[in-house]
Amino acid sequence: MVEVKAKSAERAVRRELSVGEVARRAGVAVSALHFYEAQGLIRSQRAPSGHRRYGRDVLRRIAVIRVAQAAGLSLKEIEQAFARLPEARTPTAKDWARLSAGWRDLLNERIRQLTRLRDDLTGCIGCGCLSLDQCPLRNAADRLGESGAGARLLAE
Amino acid sequence: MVEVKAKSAERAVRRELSVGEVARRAGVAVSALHFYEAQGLIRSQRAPSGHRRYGRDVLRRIAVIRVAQAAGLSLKEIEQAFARLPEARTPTAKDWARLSAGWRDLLNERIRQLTRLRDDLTGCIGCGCLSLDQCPLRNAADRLGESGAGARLLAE
DNA sequence: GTAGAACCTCAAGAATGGTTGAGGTCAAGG
DNA sequence: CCTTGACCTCAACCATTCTTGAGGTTCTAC
Repeated sequence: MVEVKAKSAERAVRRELSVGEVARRAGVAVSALHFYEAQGLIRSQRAPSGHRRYGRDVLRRIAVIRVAQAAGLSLKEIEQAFARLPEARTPTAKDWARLSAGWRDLLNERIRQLTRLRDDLTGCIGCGCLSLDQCPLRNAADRLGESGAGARLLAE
Repeated sequence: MVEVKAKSAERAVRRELSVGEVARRAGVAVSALHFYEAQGLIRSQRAPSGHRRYGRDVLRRIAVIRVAQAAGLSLKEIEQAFARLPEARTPTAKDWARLSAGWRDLLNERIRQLTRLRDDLTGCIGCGCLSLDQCPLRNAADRLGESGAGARLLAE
């Protein structure tokens, strides 16, 4: 019992987190964390028991993953971006900022495309041209379609 | 031969289209047309041979599908929207306009969300707050995340 | 020391949006 | 006729992003 409490205290001091703790704090399922790890998006140390132990920075990493997903990036793309973060040290705010800046540009581009689509859609309401080659809407849709398959909207 | 040409002419007069023609004109694969039909998004008549024959309005329908997909809707959602089109007659420009209007609103909402995400992202560059509870960016991501799973961005 | 929660691995399943392939029929031209 | 391309069906497969379940271990608290 004393032993057990000591271990618990040790973890608290080191600020290491278990999967469950990370899941609760980050608002994702444990299975998702397993999955992210398998995909190389996050890493963990192991306790002697085999249980995962996470450093605090994993929370930021997950927050970034969620933001990037919301921006429409695939996990693969996010991983590629992460691959350019420094391996040796915990990424600094500046490191994250570089990522953010790139994604902001991407977001801008997609907002631009969607805005255009909306404007074309508004312009076309009731015009009856939807199936014609010269309809700006059809072309807008095609332009958006070029950049990715399926429901992915902001990818690439 | 005379018979055959007559059939061809008949189709031309009636302006019926084969899958291949529709695929070329609409810019989608034949397999996609089969798939859309299986999902109830488009319908076809059959020639005596069993080959599909499409009316001209299928082109508009497909154009609308592509636009809606670009706007982030799933095929299921598009089908539900289509289900409110009149069964009996070929949809009029006004019918399509009603669909478009609804989607425009949706598009507006998503543009708003993405813009907010971008602004938060811009505001957060270098701020170092990404993993903290009060970070607007994390919350923005969560708000976006609520409305749909996976890479789907504009769904619902 | 024992229950119950939390953890582990690995495999399978689910939803979305199609594509690919096998095996066979139909159409159009020479 | 006969070839070639277009078409048919049906099943299997692909990628993505996870979740669920089976079967078993470890942790924590009482």
